[in-house]
Amino acid sequence: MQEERRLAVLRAIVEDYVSTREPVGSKALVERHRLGVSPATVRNDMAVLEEEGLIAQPHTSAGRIPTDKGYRFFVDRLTQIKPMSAAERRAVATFLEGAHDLDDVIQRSVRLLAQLTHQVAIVQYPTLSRSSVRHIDLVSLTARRLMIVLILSTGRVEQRVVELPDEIDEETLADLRARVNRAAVGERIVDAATALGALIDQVQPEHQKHVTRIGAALVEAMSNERHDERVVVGGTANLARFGDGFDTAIKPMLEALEEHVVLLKLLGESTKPDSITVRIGHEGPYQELATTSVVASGYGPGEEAVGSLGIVGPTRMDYPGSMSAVRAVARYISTILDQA
Amino acid sequence: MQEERRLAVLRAIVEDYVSTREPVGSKALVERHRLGVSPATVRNDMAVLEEEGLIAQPHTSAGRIPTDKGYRFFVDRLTQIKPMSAAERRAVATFLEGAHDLDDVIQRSVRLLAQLTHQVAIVQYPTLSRSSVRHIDLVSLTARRLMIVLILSTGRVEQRVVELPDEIDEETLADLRARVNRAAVGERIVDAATALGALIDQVQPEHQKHVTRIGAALVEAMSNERHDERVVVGGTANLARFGDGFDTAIKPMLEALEEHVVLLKLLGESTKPDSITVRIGHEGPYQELATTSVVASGYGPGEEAVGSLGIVGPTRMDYPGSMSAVRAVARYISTILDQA
DNA sequence: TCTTGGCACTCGGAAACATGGAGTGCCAGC
DNA sequence: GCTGGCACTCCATGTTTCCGAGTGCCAAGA
Repeated sequence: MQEERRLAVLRAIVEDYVSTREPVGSKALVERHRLGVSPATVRNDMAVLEEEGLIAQPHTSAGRIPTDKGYRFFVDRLTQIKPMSAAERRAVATFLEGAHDLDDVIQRSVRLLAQLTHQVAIVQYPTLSRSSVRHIDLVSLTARRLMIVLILSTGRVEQRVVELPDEIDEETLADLRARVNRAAVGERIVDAATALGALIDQVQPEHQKHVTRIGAALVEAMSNERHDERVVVGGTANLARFGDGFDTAIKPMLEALEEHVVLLKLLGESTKPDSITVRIGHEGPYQELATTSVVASGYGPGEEAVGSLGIVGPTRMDYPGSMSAVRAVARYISTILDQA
Repeated sequence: MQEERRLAVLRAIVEDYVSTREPVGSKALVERHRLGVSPATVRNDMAVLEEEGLIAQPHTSAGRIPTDKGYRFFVDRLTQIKPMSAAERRAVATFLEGAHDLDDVIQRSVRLLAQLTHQVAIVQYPTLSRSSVRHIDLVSLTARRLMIVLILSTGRVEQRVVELPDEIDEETLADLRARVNRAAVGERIVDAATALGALIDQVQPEHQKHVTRIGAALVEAMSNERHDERVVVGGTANLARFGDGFDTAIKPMLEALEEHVVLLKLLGESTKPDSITVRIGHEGPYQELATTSVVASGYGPGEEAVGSLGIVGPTRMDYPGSMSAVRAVARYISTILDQA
């Protein structure tokens, strides 16, 4: 089948171009890959592939490079996710095991991902909206100032200081604390808010204004959109590998990395853990990043993702390797969140 | 006085070079600055300045650029910190006012600083060692797993999960919680540790092992060196302004930004708030960053700094402006921490 | 003693030009 | 349908030329 060989040629071109960063010619191809045919034959195949829009020539008398469409074909049909080596698996495990708290887990993940892929890594914090309340604490700082501590199932901690309308004694506070916890603990964020609302009617009238105040602060803390946007970036030094084109690739990338909203859009909405998304070049939402690809995945202990993570790199990247690394790290975070 | 004019020439060279990024020649100087003398005279002055090591020629038949020593002289003697415009002051105030919690304050500060200076901004979290305990919470996850939440005066939150030697009931836990808080709240970190140690003898023997375990976790969390290293970076997109020399300037910079330890060393130990440090080029601790300068300041509500912040940019930077911005942001953080 | 115009000199950078080689497309023969 | 051969293209690289900004120095003037 020549059809088959043509695809082998495409695969070879992608692989060579990724590793050498240079347009690959027919002669070099047959030398590096045992295709069993002559350069002339490969040239014919190349002509067909070019007609199909899978590869292109930067200019006449240069080798071929894959187009975005070519990479897409490669990712979808010509390769499968590279399983990680035992050593790599071990590295991932030990690297993430030592983490103390959520911040630590996220931070280590980002580093690990950047190290494994040699690309820029992005990890989103677990979203508030999809987690549940683990504990709420009310601490009086002074008689009229109260600190509210909100602890979520994912390990995230939010705190707020509120000014109370008037003084509150320890006893009442203890009562409130108990009630609030009884109402909210275990509930998902959305439900917790309504549960807290219902609480107002259950307390003595003279305490209602306190509850209202506290409830408002809690609801505010829970629905904190800003924090839903929290992402951590690592491996920016790998931008140096982007190679040429400072203005066309690195500058817009640096700008994107500053904007969390942009990054979140890049990662995309992965609703399910363990399904890897690859977005190649122009497929992404930003024109300035047309020369970059994103490999992303959701993570989370259950069926539903509580956050996303991924890597961003030049379209000319090692897709199988990246996908494998992203998957591995996503899985590890998921299990760790499950334990915590 | 020709001595005076010579320094005017130096100042003019620094200013021109900073704004044009190009070696400045005698003719251009007299045109842009009203020095009242001819190019030939300026050339003579330049020769003297060069002999003194304050300026240099990239090559014969090129204009002059300031040396590190020249910048140092400029910063120390030829300029004073530019006061910020009213509009800028207002921007800073409104920008930082909306912050809810510590994370927010830090994040906003970093952005603001980057925006004001058009450089890379670095803000260190308040160090643990210099803050005091505001509240400790013990939350039982299961009968034998306990989450410890440590909240500090600066607003920082640390959390740990510990496995208890055996089960503990809610009542005992409440008692422990009260005791632990009574012992540690308000104490500075160092003292809190000893206070917790003393606590062990005061509880019933059957609970001692719990207290020991909890105490150990707390002490560990308090003395967490790793978290003392926490810094946030922003404005990396401004690296694009670094201009030429990707390898000589941007790459090492990106690498440095990955390593929090390096960043902290760059910021240096500012023990007092409101004293601004400028480190120019080779004066810094890293050879790879010999073409970059750091403008830093401590911050903190009291006499002693609880953290540092600053900016990093090419030696060819607007020192007066940067110093002014760093000072302004440091002051605002200080006052905000004071209120919180 | 300092300043200034004049002048010869230097040297980097841009432009113009040459050249070698990798790669292509196409064709005729197997 | 594959292959070797061949003419052709064109980029990358190296070489040469040339221009001009800038310098240092000197002799004359204030």
